[in-house]
Amino acid sequence: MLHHAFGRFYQTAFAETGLTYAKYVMLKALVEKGKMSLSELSARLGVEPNTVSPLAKKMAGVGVIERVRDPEDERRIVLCPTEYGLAILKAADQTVTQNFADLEISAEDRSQAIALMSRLRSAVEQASPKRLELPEAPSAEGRDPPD
Amino acid sequence: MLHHAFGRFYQTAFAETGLTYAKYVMLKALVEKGKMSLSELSARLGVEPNTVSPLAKKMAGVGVIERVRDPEDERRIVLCPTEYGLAILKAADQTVTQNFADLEISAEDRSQAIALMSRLRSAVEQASPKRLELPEAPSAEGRDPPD
DNA sequence: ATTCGAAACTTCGTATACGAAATATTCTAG
DNA sequence: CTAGAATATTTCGTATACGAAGTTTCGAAT
Repeated sequence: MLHHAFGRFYQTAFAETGLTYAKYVMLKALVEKGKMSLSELSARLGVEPNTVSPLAKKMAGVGVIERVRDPEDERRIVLCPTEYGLAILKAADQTVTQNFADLEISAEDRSQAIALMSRLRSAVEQASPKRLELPEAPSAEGRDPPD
Repeated sequence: MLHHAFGRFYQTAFAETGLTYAKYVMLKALVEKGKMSLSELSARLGVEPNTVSPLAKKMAGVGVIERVRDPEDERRIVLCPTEYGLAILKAADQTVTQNFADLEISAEDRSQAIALMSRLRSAVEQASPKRLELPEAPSAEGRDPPD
């Protein structure tokens, strides 16, 4: 999976930081915007809040972000990069840029890939797939149970 | 994630079968080749055997494949689609074809996407990313532990 | 033949992600 | 002002994936 290949690629680069690819992306988005609520961040990244929630806790745990309830609205959790987080991200970005440069992927390929993926994604997300009608299932005669 | 968008797309189509996208792909590969050992299948799909192993068990559990030790070499597990599995796949493929047709993605886009992803993937997999040097970590003063 | 290494598979721990359901807080009708 | 809807986050269960470590089986070289 391309997905995991990228994960490994980044993982190698910043194993010691406690950051993973997903957390790196989160941190990057936070630094760009300064601070965001959990749901703002998840919307921006296009993942569900329940995915971001535990990651944000871990990131706060290692000190790259701060994580506090919004006094204006006690339902919200506000996420904000720390000094340390900024420093980490700066170093990480340098490494990533360097590593990508070594990668010999043209800028066109990169932007084409991104454009294509997002078109594919929105097409697939819009879709209302039809269900199939099931052929008759055989009995479980002597088979192991699923799981 | 495009990845998950596809997962949901297929999932909707064949929820009742106990198949998921990953299992559908496995079944499809198996039907194409007739039968394969676990490691042959995982190599073909480009995933690790330890990912395929539990999925194969579940698929055998619902009766879409057979899963037996190779008498020639007792280390090997041979996977082979059942009649039921063939029927399921046939129905699933029809639905998938239909759903894709509804999707309005041109054939060029599709093949371009595939080509691009595999180029990206092999570039990324070949790479030897450099590690970053870590800025000094702050103390854990009053923070929650990670996790 | 016995040992030693390689190969195939499984198990274990971890990391993303999701949907569904639970909880807490704020807002809104009446 | 209070009941109930809406919003924000968390928790829970499930599904892929991976790497590392363990088990069993096979093959090879002494």
